[in-house]
Amino acid sequence: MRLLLVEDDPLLVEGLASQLEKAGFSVDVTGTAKAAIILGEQEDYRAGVLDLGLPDGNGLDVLRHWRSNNAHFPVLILTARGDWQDKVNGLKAGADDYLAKPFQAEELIARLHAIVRRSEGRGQSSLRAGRFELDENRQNLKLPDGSEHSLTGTEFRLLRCLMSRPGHVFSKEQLMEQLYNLNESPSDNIIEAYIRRLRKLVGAETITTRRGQGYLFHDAP
Amino acid sequence: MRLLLVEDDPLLVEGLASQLEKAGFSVDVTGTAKAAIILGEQEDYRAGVLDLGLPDGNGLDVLRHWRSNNAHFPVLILTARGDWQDKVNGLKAGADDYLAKPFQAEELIARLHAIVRRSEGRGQSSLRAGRFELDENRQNLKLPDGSEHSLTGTEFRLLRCLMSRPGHVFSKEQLMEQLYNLNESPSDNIIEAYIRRLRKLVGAETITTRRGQGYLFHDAP
DNA sequence: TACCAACCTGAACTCTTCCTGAAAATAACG
DNA sequence: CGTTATTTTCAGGAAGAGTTCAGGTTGGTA
Repeated sequence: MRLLLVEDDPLLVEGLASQLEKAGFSVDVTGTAKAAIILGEQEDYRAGVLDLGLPDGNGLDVLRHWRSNNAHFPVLILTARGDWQDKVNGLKAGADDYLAKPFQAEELIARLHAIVRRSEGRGQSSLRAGRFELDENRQNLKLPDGSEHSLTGTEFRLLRCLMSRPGHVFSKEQLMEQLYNLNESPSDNIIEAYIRRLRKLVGAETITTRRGQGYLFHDAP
Repeated sequence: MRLLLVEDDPLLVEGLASQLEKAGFSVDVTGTAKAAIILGEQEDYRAGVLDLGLPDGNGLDVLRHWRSNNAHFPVLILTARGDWQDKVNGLKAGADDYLAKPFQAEELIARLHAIVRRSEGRGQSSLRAGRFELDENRQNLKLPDGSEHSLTGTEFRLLRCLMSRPGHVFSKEQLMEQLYNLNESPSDNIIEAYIRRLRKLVGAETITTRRGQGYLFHDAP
């Protein structure tokens, strides 16, 4: 699940990015408004975190650019402590949530999960497809026989992508885009390797290959 | 990724085409509305760039022709600087994005990528002919008995062509042009071979041979 | 009716894509 | 710093899709 973090404080970014990645996001970071605008329009993000104080412009302008150019992923804005005005203006400009600095990374992550869920039109923090249930908080999978199995980071992200739209065919390129940020680019055989591991878990019949097109997770039990 | 560039200013075309090709598109260029209409309907583009001011007609008419003839690739229109009316009319006529001249090639490319991705993710176009229904996203075919059958890439492209105009006779040469680009040129017996496979799927009576002229997909149930 | 061209048909062949098991690289952890 | 878990790559093989071929049918035409 790709996320764009717009923040110019390198100290803050360092810790935050790694925590977000641990939480299952693949994160792109930029510290300038200009780059943020371009990335937001060009890449396929599931969420954004936007600091309002940027060296080359106001974060709200970035948000307005996105909103007027069909970049509709949900956005959480970071405001200075208790700055009411920023908060109101942000929500007016189309933000989905806000968080005042300083904050705990856990809270940011929880709120991000919430706005992503809302934007995808579901209220629960678990994803169901067929007779499987994926717990987004604990990164584990409940199998039809009732047992639970914890997943590694990459296993989880791939499975979440597939289970988010059961029956839909995802090309290897699409999956690569969701799993890795702009800095990482492993060979796309990695998808095949992980598909194999997931099949060992959920059964080979649950994930089908459409040769030359991609993979799909089956809906029907 | 094939792209159709409809622009009559040779100066602009020259630079633009090479940049688009550098960005991974294989570009066809035309400067007339008439040719644009034909190309858009016959070739299999993933996206189009359409200048509204053409010597022999209005770009919007081109767009309407495409949309009413099953040419559903996403289209970005180029408008004169800040011309509101053009922009609104364009979006009404079915355009997916617009860009005001003058513009940076980078921005055009970024927007093209965006509309291509959007069209691949969410376009829910399905093509009906007779009692058959072709799902353009999943590349599969719903048969009259309700069952679904997934198609290979070539089967799908050929069937989409035939079903896009039921009752219309397509010559083998036309079909070859649709399926293959200028670099590939298999023997045209390949059409016969694929027609046979499709007939096994939809029934021999659904696709008729017009000896010396071509093939047609029957409309009536 | 005899011939030719267009078309049909089944199977063989080639090439790409995908699968698979394991090993190498990298990151996380104590 | 060594140990373990995880990610990534590699190479061989299997399966599937794309293409060609050879021989059989059909319909038009002289």
